[in-house]
Amino acid sequence: MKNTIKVLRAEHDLTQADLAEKVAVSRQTINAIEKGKFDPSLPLAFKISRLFNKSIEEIFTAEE
Amino acid sequence: MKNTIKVLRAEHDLTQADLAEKVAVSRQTINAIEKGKFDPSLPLAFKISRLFNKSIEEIFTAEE
DNA sequence: TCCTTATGTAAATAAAACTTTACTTTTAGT
DNA sequence: ACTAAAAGTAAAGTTTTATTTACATAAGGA
Repeated sequence: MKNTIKVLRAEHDLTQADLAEKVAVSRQTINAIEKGKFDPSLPLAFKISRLFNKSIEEIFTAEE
Repeated sequence: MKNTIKVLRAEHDLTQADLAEKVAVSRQTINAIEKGKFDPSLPLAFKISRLFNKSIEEIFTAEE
């Protein structure tokens, strides 16, 4: 499961801490997701996708 | 987090056990998700949505 | 260089997702 | 009514996601 969060953050000029706050998780959680350490929960994926006005499929891709 | 899995299953004539097998989880997991006991992981949500040829947003909705 | 902000990482813990086993209830067919 | 299949449920245990604290590194500006 890959994602484009880092790019979306850059486009919106948000730090990991900014994004973490907006979706109500810890900064380390955002970092871990970006680094591919684990996948977000479905509710968290929804929060992130709504924040960036993208569909979940546009942000996350199941690398088969 | 609500979902329309029960309806989609009916449309595709699949039992909970059938669906569980297709997405490689236990029947109880499908049951629990349908009953709203917990949300699927993001990878599982992807598997289900691809099986039914729907977007994740079409199947799952964050009830506020 | 010094200081600050952002990012990366790690260990311990907590919480949520999922499994396994097993039993009960519902539903539908004959 | 009887039977079989499907659905519901529950407890105990494992795995994965997320938190907290804490420290280390990278990058840039003053």
